[in-house]
Amino acid sequence: MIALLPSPVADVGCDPPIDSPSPSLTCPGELLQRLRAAESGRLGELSVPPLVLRVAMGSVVHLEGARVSSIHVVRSGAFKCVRMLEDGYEQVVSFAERADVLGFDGLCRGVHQTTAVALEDSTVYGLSVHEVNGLLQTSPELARALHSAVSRALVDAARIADMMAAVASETRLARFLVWCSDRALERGESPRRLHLRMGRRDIASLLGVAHETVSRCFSLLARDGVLQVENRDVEILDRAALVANSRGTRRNSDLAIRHRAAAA
Amino acid sequence: MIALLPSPVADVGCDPPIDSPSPSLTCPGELLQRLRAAESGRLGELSVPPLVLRVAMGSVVHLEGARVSSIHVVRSGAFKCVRMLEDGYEQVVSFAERADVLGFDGLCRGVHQTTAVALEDSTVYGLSVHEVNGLLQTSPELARALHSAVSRALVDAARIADMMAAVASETRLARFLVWCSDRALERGESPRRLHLRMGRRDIASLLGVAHETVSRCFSLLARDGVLQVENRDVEILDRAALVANSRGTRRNSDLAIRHRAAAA
DNA sequence: CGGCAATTTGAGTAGCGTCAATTATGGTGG
DNA sequence: CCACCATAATTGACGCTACTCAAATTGCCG
Repeated sequence: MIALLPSPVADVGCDPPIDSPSPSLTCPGELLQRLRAAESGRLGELSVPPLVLRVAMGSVVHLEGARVSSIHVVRSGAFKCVRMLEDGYEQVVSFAERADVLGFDGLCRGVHQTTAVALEDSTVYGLSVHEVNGLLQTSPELARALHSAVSRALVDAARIADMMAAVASETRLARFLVWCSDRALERGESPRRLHLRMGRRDIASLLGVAHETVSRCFSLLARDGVLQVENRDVEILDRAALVANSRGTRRNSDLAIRHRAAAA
Repeated sequence: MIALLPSPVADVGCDPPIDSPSPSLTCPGELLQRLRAAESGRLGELSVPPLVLRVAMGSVVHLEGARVSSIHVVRSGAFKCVRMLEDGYEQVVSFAERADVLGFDGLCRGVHQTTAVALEDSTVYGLSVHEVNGLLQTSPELARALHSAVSRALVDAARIADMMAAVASETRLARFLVWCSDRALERGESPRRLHLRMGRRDIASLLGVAHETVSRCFSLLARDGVLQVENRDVEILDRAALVANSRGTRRNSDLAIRHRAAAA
């Protein structure tokens, strides 16, 4: 399932040439950049080069219920994190792409809470929990970078909640696509031409709807000229219309325009 | 809105006497325990006692969109984290109680992604981001404790996704109550007698249903003898039945009993 | 080329959201 | 202490959306 590379191997293919030299600001993929640098010989504060693992499409990086021995950072490719519900339904909890952290949610109980499945052939950095604890002391910058990445996971969780909270399923899909577009932009890719790595079922699971409904919504948005859909390749033709669709419609009485004067 | 305490003030009331001496294992509220110890004089690795803030019910600890100057750890009381959607709907993203971390999701962009509102009179520890970065180097244990707490937030996010993903709203409420029960148990309280700190609207928002539906589901579960409901005080009369209700019902064809043989 | 899975489309029904009205609760001031 | 108001919570009725079951089509990999 998981092929282990010697480590500082000059690994080829698999990742597009998007190693943009973004300045030493703070956020986007600083953690990944540092790991890449270390991999290329510039070790920085790291004592040893990071471990690189190759993960074939459909195989898993870690399994729900397994003891947490290490966490991972996506180096290339894409993953879905799923939870098996009691009735056997596979609930998709998040999607992870380059620079995202996998397995951090297992730290609090020492057991992985999700299963991370590769949606395509991918590579990840493996960091043992022991390494993590040590690294954070020796390298404040690395610590900040890791915190930033974990923070991003929390933000994504909140946005996913927003998606699932929408009343109309068309709204949910629109929000999902806007989210995908935003992420593509952050990643330096086109925010208009999206290549979805996950199937309709996975999208449906994330959004909390039936996969037929996802399919129907794609068709509707395409018929209205908002999208051009060809299987997993989606082009956003009319972003304004898509955003309009992403704006939810909740009843007036549930709105929060209710300002309570706080006592002084 | 926010009253600032001198700091190592012997603060009274507000928090129940649940300072159980759980051994130095790893998980549940280690971060909080360390902060409490520091507050009581036993500074440990901290150079100064932690800052304690008092937050009145209905007021906020941090506001969505504001720059992140510090994060907070709930010392007593309860909070909801909300996001304002474009249409003015207030989406509840999570509930936080004692030992939970607030504001960590803002680190990656430097701007708070949620608004944290106190559901009752509460107190929190305030940690400036500067402090956080420094502390983690000087104290590995504190770092681990923080990571554990953040990890728990990710786990909660996944469970919330599970709740929202359920088809039937009765199932969603059942899952929510099981979750509340689990948390109460972790906290050392009774898993049967729950005192919900949030209103029906907030529950409805978290579950992605109308608040009338929440009310109806409470009534149904009460009529079936599963619960005894008196406003925000809920007693679980038949946990087995509640768990049975929490088991979702998805169509067979969407189940994930589909094992693809991975190439070797 | 054949088979399996993914996707799409259709039809019927159940369940939930919306609107609306009533009751309960808690806090404030007279 | 009680009356009063605002908000929260409950219950009812109705329409519409999305889930379910079902079948056809496409796409993909061996």
